[in-house]
Amino acid sequence: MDLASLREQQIELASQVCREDRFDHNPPRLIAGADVGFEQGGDITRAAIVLLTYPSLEMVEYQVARVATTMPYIPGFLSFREYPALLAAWKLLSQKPDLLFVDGHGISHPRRLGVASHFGLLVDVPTIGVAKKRLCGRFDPLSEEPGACQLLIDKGEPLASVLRSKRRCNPLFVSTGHRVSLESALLWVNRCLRGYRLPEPTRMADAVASGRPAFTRWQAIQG
DNA sequence: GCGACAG
DNA sequence: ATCTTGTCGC
Repeated sequence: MDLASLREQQIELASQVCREDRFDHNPPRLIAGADVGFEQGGDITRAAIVLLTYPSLEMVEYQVARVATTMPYIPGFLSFREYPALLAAWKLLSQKPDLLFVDGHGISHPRRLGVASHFGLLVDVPTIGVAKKRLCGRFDPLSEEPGACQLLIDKGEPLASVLRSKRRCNPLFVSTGHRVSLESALLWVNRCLRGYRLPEPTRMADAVASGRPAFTRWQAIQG
């Protein structure tokens, strides 16, 4: 599939993204985090989705799916590379979350369809994009204190909050994925912060996907 | 033409 | 993203 047609597809899908709050349960009872990684030099795409209760933020389930990689990484087209593995992990979940944090941008994308929006649309669930780097748009410098926040603006449109989630750390880019307003996206990320740069759902998904200490400790406790 | 460029 | 040692600061 050529980029020109994928581009057309993005524009069509972007028009279907909902930028307002449409939760099945507000506040959410179950919040999920999703992260994608790669194995064997990129031949295998590995997606991890974790389920945490809210507000205690305890992990109650995790699923990992491995699928053959079908596309290279091309800035602006990340979702086509990652969504097949995400969908596979999604299907393994014994229950679906009320809200999902996706690693990557939502509408803060050149055509307003980052992976968080694309995947949210596919499974029709409220999603928030949590990215570690800017893709498009501009923002004013942030002050040093945690909680500092600026709007990311692209072509006159506010698309994300640039949030300093932790002191001496680079900011996060928090955007609407699907069925969540920009204001609520920031609100929910802030409510899921527990002293680390990443909100807990994202942090745990990352830990599961990469076998990090946060996940190893959880496994030891569970038995 | 040049720089920028999620994961 | 992934690979991977040392180093700095809290």
